Amino acid sequence: MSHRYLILGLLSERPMTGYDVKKRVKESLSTVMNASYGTLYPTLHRLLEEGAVEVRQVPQKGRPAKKVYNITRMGRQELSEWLRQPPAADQIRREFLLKLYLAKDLPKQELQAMVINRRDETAAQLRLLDVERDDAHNPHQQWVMDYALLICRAEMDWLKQLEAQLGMG
Amino acid sequence: MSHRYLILGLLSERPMTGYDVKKRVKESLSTVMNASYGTLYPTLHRLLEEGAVEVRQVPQKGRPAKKVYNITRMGRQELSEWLRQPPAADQIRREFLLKLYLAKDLPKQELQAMVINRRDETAAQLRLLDVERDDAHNPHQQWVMDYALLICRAEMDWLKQLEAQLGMG
DNA sequence: ATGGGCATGTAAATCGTTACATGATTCT
DNA sequence: AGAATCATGTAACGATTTACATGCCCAT
Repeated sequence: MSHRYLILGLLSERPMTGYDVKKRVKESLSTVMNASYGTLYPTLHRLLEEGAVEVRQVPQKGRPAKKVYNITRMGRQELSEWLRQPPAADQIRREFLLKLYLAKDLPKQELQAMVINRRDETAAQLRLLDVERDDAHNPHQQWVMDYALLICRAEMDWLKQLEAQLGMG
Repeated sequence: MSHRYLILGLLSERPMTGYDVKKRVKESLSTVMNASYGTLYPTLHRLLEEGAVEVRQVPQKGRPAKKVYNITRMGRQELSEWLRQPPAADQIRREFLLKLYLAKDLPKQELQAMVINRRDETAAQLRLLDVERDDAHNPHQQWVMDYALLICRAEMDWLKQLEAQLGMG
């Protein structure tokens, strides 16, 4: 359900295409949530039907026109009401952690491999975040970036501890 | 899909009822994933049909018999194969963070209220984790507990910074 | 010419929650 | 007496992913 408000919220900053929304979420909001076209486009269509957004066809040289969506007054109203509701509890599914928890019969070697892969992925994400940190212009974006960085660093520390306990070094 | 392996994994430690699985997830695995009866029971039925688990009716005084599930050799095999696969990416939906990100037109007072609520919730969770830490007996449980604690503490620090920036003292 | 980015969509299938239904027991 | 815990389940609905389908532009 919150994809609806994600879209509304991003459109309240500036008009965008569905493609733009996707890119934005992937680049700056991957710590917060994720969104696929299969959800995004139908949700945009629905918002349009209901009058929460409006659309403008923008011609392009060589390419077919793109659909730039903009939030309406009604949309802003709905967004604002949602923002005042208490947020739903975070939903998480950490499969790596689940496997670690359940992996009591897995050979130590494979456990170590899992941890190494995770460390590499976390390191990569950390590098990404360091680059993106500069893109954050308003304090809200900054806060979310800070959060993402903190979580990533905490996980890195934890992974190092884990490696020590697994006799890797 | 990983509910299937969650169940298999917990049953590989000891036989349990569906109710036990639910409790266990809620108490020790809430940082990892969550599970509702509406998912758990049908998944158990399916695992039974497919021969990955077996069931035994255990009579009780005064209450109707309970169904204690146990993993089969086939189930162990399937679990082990899954554990060796690379884990799927973490899935997250942090609605609080999403609201914070989108709340640029929200009055400062309401923002502050959001942050205070979050801080209270995080503090409560931290207390819970401190209590539960003693229950962890094998290193795998310990690792997951450590992870949960680290993340919680990191969020607490971040919240304090946030409060400072919002002029709350 | 090959791959990546721009751009929009749909359909099927699955995944998962919520709410409902039931009922005994034990703790406060 | 009333609330919490033990215990099992289903049905309806809603949410989401995956895979497919299409096609042009630009850089290497």
